[in-house]
Amino acid sequence: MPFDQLKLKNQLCHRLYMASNSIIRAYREPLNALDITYPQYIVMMALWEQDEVTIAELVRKTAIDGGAMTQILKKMSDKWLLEIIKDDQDKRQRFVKLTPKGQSLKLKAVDIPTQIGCKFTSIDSEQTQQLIQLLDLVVMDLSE
Amino acid sequence: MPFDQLKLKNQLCHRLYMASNSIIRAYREPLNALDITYPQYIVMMALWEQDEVTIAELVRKTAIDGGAMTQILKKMSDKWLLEIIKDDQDKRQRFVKLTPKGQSLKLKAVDIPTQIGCKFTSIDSEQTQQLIQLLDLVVMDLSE
DNA sequence: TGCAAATGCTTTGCATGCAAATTAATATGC
DNA sequence: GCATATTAATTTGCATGCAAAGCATTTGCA
Repeated sequence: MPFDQLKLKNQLCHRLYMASNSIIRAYREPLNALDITYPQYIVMMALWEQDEVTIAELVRKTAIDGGAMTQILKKMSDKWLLEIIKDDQDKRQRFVKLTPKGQSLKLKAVDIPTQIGCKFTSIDSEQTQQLIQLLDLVVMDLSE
Repeated sequence: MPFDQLKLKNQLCHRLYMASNSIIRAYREPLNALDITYPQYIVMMALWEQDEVTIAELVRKTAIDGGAMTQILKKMSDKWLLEIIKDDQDKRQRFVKLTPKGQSLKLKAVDIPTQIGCKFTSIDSEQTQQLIQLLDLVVMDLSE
């Protein structure tokens, strides 16, 4: 039955679509309290781990589109979460550096993972790790 | 280490974000050949399975946002893939019905799942089923 | 040395995803 | 019966995701 493959319930892509939208929606409330959006949160997490990186490096780490990144960083800069600093060595690239406000936001964010984690009552941490591993394989297979 | 939970590599949400974006991007090329976008493809799959459903039912099955659905259906109607039909019984609701063009597009789409499936060399069909089951649990836990 | 190719980033145009407000019509409770 | 609540869709405003085009710089190489 080749047409069975077109059924919605057999589509990995539709599951990913729903799961991704669901979890981003779940982050909305906690992130509203920090006055940042989900992609902005991704950028913050990347910078909390390593500050003063180039925009290209940030794009690589977060997998956020470069065009969108420009807009996102501008909004975050407007909110005084970070600064965009020109490089004198290579005038093409710029560095992103957290402000004190941006750094301290980490303290308000530290509870978010637990908060989201509480919503997962059907899967344990082992299954979560398994899920992450499988998703990594999906991303890897599709990244060429 | 509570801050470890804020590391990007530990985030299920970021994996889902990347995986979902990756797979939607992978569909772009095949779908360009059909002149439809990814959400429009989701709508088509739902209608190929069951035609002449209400917009509310389509929203429920596809998990596409209602506001977006209005726009998406309008574009698809403009392309003569479907018709939006008013209901005389309940004048609030409308039915969506495929045109012959919309129905026959299924023949062009039937190869897409295989085409996408070929890209997955790291996970077998059993792992894919497992992935789908785990994603279903995620969606379920977050849908309240 | 000179110039085309590559790199880093921004801009633009289009299609969502989502919350909130709005409109029209039907269902409910008193 | 009637006001009120609920439901089905649409509209609006904002923030991406993405492809493609554009710009400034830097590299690479003949």
